[in-house]
Amino acid sequence: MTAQIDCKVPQGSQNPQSPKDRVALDPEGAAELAVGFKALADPNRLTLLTLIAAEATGEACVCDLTEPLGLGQPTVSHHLKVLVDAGLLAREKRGTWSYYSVVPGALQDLFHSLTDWTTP
Amino acid sequence: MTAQIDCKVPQGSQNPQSPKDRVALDPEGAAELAVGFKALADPNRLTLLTLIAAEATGEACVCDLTEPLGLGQPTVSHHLKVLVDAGLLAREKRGTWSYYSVVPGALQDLFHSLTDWTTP
DNA sequence: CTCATGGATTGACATCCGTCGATATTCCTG
DNA sequence: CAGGAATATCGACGGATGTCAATCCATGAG
Repeated sequence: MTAQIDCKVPQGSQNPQSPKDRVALDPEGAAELAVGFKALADPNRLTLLTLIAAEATGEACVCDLTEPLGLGQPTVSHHLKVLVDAGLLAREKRGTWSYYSVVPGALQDLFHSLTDWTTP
Repeated sequence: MTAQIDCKVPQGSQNPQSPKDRVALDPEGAAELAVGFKALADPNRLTLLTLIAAEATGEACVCDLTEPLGLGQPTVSHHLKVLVDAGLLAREKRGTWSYYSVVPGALQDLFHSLTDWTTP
């Protein structure tokens, strides 16, 4: 499946707070990062993000999103779950409705945790 | 397949250079963006990026990358092609070797073309 | 020219993923 | 409580994707 990698890890210090001691991403970190990017790797999910962000109130419920996407309700619900699981969206249930909103800074965090490696 | 979306496009101006007139990502833009993120949606490709970026010379050939990843040469070659097609890596062939390097700013561009929509 | 080496391509296979229909769950209303 | 509405979950199906073995292509050495 994902193939075990034995990365060279010089380990300048034991401090887990500073990831820069290592030469490259370790397999666990890579897998975790990939989860975030996987969530962005679908056109409909990207559209969902922008639709919610474009909402004046900052949030949207499923019924607002099915029509502009042209997808069924279960499919939209599934995509939203993927985005929530990735930490990019937040869900708040009020009454019968579920309101989704973009988690502030989540995209930036995801991005930086990659560029920290590619930009010394 | 990808389902046709009819996005509401108020079109403040006809200028295609300013994407902000539109309310949300159009299907073509979403698909194009998704290609970039799809390239990042695999742990081994993320590791490849960081391995190349960590190289002192800024570039690496395939033979340098197969061992730390624990993958076969065709598989690594395939992943590198995905990253090149997404515009994240550049390939330069010198003699028998192909040298891959990170395209400067490509990650930033990809990121911004999404946050432009999610951060007004 | 011949051979060896690094890399790309092809074909096959197993798995993952997006989508839908059907159903379950939760909550509001009367 | 009964009914309806919004959403989540489940099962299934087809297409996409990661991986490998085998092969092909190009280049440099002799």
